[in-house]
Amino acid sequence: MSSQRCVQVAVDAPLKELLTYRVPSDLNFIEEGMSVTVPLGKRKVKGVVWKIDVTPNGEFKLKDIIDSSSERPVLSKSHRQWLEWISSYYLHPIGQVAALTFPPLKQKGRSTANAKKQVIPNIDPSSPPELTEEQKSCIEAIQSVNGYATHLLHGVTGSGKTEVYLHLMHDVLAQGKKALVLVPEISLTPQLLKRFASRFPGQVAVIHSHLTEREKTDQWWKMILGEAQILIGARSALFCPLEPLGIVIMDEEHEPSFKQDEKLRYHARDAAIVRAHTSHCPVVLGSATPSLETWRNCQTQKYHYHQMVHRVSERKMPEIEVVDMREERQKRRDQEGQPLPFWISQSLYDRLLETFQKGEQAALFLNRRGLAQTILCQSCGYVYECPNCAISLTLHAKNHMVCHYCNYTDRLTEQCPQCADGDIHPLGLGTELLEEDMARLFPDIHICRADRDEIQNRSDLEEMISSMESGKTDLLIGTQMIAKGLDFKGLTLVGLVMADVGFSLPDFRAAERSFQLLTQVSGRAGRHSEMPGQVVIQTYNPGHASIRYTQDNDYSGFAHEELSHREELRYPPFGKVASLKIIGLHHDRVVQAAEQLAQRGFVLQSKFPPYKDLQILGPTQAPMAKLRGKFRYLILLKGSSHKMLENFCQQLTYDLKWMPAGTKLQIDMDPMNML
DNA sequence: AGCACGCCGACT
DNA sequence: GTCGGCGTGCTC
Repeated sequence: MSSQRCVQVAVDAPLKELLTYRVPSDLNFIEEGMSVTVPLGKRKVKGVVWKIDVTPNGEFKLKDIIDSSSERPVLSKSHRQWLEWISSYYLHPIGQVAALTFPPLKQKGRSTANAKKQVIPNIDPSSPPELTEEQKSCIEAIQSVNGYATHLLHGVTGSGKTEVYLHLMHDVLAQGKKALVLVPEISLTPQLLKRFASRFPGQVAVIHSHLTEREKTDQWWKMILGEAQILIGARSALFCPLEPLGIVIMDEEHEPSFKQDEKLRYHARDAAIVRAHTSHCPVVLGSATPSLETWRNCQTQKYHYHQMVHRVSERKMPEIEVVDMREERQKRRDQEGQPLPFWISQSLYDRLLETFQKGEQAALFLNRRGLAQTILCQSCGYVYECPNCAISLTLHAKNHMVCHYCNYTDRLTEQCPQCADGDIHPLGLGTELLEEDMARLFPDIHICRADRDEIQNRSDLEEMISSMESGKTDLLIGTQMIAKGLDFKGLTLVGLVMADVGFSLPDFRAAERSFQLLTQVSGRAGRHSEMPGQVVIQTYNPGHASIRYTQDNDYSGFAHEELSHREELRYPPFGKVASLKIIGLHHDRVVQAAEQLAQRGFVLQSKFPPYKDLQILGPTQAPMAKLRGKFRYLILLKGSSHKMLENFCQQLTYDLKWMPAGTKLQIDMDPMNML
């Protein structure tokens, strides 16, 4: 018996290391990057050959590879390098990272071509419009760099960033290469697809989470087989092994939704940059409000910076009025018999009235759903809380209480369950309340509410969009959902009902998020009219940086001020952060696990000099101390470099057998969401 | 992730 | 007595 060839395989299972298998003699060709089926325990799993011709260490009795999955394309060296980077950077098993490269189903047999529902809209080809000078010079500057480079395209809302992307892609396709366009899931609307499909007819594929598995698989193959050259998608499209890749474009680069918050906790922006690097191609990040990480990387010349300060066709930036709701409340106390609801200022009301009289459209933005945030008994102070989460229940539709984190629901009782008195009062406001009040104030207008309760799927969203486009809807009331991407001709007034929501979240990015949201929402107004759009920002904190700089349309002023705070505390982009979350059903075991973990961290730090300037903060209760019935504790690591945090976490979590039963550890590198 | 093994409650 | 709940541990 001659000794057989052995290879290491990245198996689709949560294993920290590669597994070694023997190559059976009937498998006459094997190479790195090839997909195989291997036995694992009692079952068969898929995997990717990572390293060929290895010498086994004799510790295991090796099994044979079952067969090679010839229908799966071989992964190139550069794609594997990129997968390895993700696996080590985010501390996620390599086999599970590699598995994301492939579509959920098998390639379809040629025969069953069906045209019942088009994923890509059929549309007449269109030709490019005349470019502005700004657009031309940005395109030229981006194209003047060969090979890998990261570019930031910083353009105010309505400056025509998409047109720049389209031109860059055109030239990439002309070179016989492929293009990858990443957008936030929420802005992947039919409008956007139409725009790309009309410029590049028959060359566009799309991947996002609302497609069926079959549709995703078909779109994936369309790209692999070269039937399409442009892939548009949400963050997961990044894993499609396009070759040769000529450009990566990421629109709305600052969007927090590019960070995945479960399983593999990766940031699609950072992964896209590394992907471009390993593929030797440019990556273009677009935003009106860049993330401070990206902004900082431009200041230090790591990224190339390109700015567009004018809206196309000389459309004016909106006029922004800030209303101090504290003064407003004071005024109301003085004048008796105020007919307006407490949440709306006289000024916003007047402007709404004016807008509707002119037959134009308005939008009200409030980042809260429901009728009221808390339900309080005024006799005893009892607050209705979710039994699974440390959070108060939100009131919906008169007597329906919902937990916004786990969807627990309950009926509001007539009497307080604690003191049996009936003095129960809803506090706060949400989109549902706005809708009720507005319907009363303006009985003749058509109102459309856009939040997670009203818009549950793609067709709801499309219905909302078409009712705005046709002019049927006069007033749009919505949450986050209406903040981005939407672009309506008749929309001239935007009201931000309570801009303060989010200011005081326990997260070092709270101010940045607020500024981005306020600026993005404001940018919805007057994108198509000759007259500048009107924006009314209502707030109890008119002095807050996010409000001041939004009003002055001063991104760099905001960035400068916020960066100085970050630098002081060594938060990103000046330092790196990792969060270690300990989760479990039993409170005392979770606390014990968290304390022991921190203790082990301190020991590790004292033993290895490179960890000297690492900070181990906590453990503390997570901001959501209990979620879906599980207790959560948090340890925050702050360090000067990513590599140091990565090494530290790797050592710290190499052995977790000591963890108390029923407790789990979650690691999040560069967390975007501290909750 | 699956799949087996193992240890307690509640049913014939 | 046994069926089956899911907590725990392992996979080349």
